[in-house]
Order: sequence, then C-alpha cells, then structure tokens
Amino acid sequence: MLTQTSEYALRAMVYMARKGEDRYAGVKEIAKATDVPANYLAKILQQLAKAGVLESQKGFGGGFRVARPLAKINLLAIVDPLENISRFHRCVLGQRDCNDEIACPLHDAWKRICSEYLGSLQNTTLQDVADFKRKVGLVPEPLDIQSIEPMPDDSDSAENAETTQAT
Amino acid sequence: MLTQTSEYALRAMVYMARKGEDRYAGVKEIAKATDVPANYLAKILQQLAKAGVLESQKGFGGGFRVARPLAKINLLAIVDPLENISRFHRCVLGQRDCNDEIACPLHDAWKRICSEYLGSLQNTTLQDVADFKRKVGLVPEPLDIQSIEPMPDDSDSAENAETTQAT
DNA sequence: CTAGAATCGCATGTTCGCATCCACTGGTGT
DNA sequence: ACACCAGTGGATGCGAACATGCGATTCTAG
Repeated sequence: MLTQTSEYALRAMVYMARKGEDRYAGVKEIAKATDVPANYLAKILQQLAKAGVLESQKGFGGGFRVARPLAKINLLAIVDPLENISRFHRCVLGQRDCNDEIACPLHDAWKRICSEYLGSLQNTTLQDVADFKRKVGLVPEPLDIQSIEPMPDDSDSAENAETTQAT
Repeated sequence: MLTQTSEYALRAMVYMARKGEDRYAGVKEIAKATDVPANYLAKILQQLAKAGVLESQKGFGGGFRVARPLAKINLLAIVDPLENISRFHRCVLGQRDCNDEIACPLHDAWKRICSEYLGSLQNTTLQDVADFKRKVGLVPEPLDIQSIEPMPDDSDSAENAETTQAT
C-alpha cells in the first residue's frame, strides 16, 4: 500500500500543515513530534523539497515549510516523489501487450482499482487534513507543540499495538 | 500497491481460473505459462492452499486447483494470505490511539482510501476475470474516471502529480 | 568575522521480501 | 512392492529498502 518512507513523509507533512504554512520547522522538531528517525526524515524532506512540495531554509531559524498553499498539495504529490508510481501502470499479469485494446483478463479490473486508489490520493489535500477537527491523539494543535521530555526516554512508544479491527 | 509475490499469485490464479475449475495444474505448468519462477511459485501456491483458496494433490497427476467456485474467490482472498493486510488498519501517522472516536488528522481520509481499495479487491471475483473476453472495440468501457487521469497510458506520469504548474 | 544552526552528501549497518536449492513426504500407476 | 511423480518444508543467498552516523557546506545572527 504505502512504503514506510511514504508514511513518514505523510506524518511530517501533516505535522507541518497543522503547525502553520508560514513557519519553518526543523528536522529534529518534526522527527520528535512524529516519532520518525531524524536522520532518515531529513533525507525524505530533502526529496520532497527537490520535488517542489517543500521549501527549505538553511541557517539559524531555518527548516522546512510547505512550498504551496495547503489546498494545492494532495497526498499523491507527497507520495509520488518517494515511490515508483509508474509500477502501477505495469500489467499485473506481466503481459507485454496490455492496454485498452489488447488486454489481459485483469486489465479492466486492475485499471479501475488503481484509478480509484490514485484518484483518492489526489483528491485529498493537506488542507482537508489541516481542517480536520476531532479529538486528536499525538499530533499537537499548533499552539501547544509538545512538552518535549529533556531526557531521552528511549523506551519506544510501542507501535506494535496492532489494531486488528475489521473494516 | 501489490508485492511481487501477490502479483505472481494473481497470475497463477487467473491461469487456473481460465484453465478450468476441476483440473489440477502442476507448478511447472503454471510457472511456464505465467512466467513466474517455479520454485518460488510453489511456495506461493502452498500458502494459498493453506489459506483454503487452493487445494493440492500430491503424486502423479496432482497439482493445484481452486478450492471453491470461481465466483466465491475474490482478489482480496488471494492477496490477503500473502501480504499483511492488517497493516492497512494501522494508523498512518503511527498514533497508538486512532479510531473513529479519537483519530489522527488523516484517519478519515485514509480509512476511506483503504476501504475503497480493499472493497475493489473484494468486489472482483475470479469469475469476473474468467469471463473476461476482450474483443477489440466491442467491450464497453464501463468507467469514465479518466477525468482525473491518474493512469495515463503515456509514460509521462510523474509530472501531473502536481496539480499546478510551478511558479 | 565568528559561532551556531541546519542542510547536504557519503559511508555504513540492518531488515525484509524475493528467489533458489535440496532433501523429504505422500500419492499414483504398473 | 516398486518406481516415479508432484507437493512440502527447511536452509540459504541476494539485493533493495530502511535506518543511522559523521563530516562538509551553507546560511543567519550578533
């Protein structure tokens, strides 16, 4: 579905979206808030900056911020630079010729599934996410960033609490 | 989207579906027809047999065949034993508590995306695939979701992730 | 100019899915 | 009973993705 890298990217983008469009956020700050390895997150954010989704500012007070209005950034734009989206276009059955004319038995079904999936990613913007209002868990409201523990309490918050609920 | 393993599984299942429900097909035969490494395919088919999608027969004339009518086997049933589908239910933002009550900002959007995706897999059965008969120009194109155009037939795809032009 | 904060680029270690090989078990036909 | 055939299961190699660490570079504030 999504690679780990894409998931990290989404976490960071959501954090920045909710923090505010104008302010720069440093890697360490985002990493701590989103529970993503800082060094790895830095690379991801750099890729997003190259892709034009983020813009970066070096030096004192620098960091990353969104390069466009939140409504202009959809989830696909975030995921696309990090994953090989083109693999979706490959024929699932591995046929050399598989298009709308000469198709494998799965072509129509698979094309529809992919279109819906990618379309969903494209239709959801960061603005939608930022507007989301409900009781939220970890992700802080823009005002109260987080009471960052000064001591590295490295006991990883157990993410393995698999919520094995059915849809 | 799909792992290589799942793709192999789909190829094999489609092959068997179109070959006929009652007949056993050997690993080598399927591997040759679907261009999948035989040794690896054997493992995949074993997993599908354990999951109850296939049944196997040892010995001379043995092989694999579908364990149920084609209409009762949907794509999700094929993919599910091979991938960790439960990861879709995990919170994308990694929050421990993320459900309909206390949700991360992406919860609603992500839940919708996943539901659509899994639903699509569930709604497509092997019967549909086996019945698929492509006659060029005759089969009606059932969808016009081309408007969002996430799957252009061209190779130029990465650009349109950004819904706007660069400044 | 200098110090400090943050990115950038490279090197390295770890994990996991993909793929192969081979000995074993069990069923079939003679 | 015997030989053959085909799935079963364990062990292993391989490579890409994931993750980390460090030094160099670039920018800002004073």
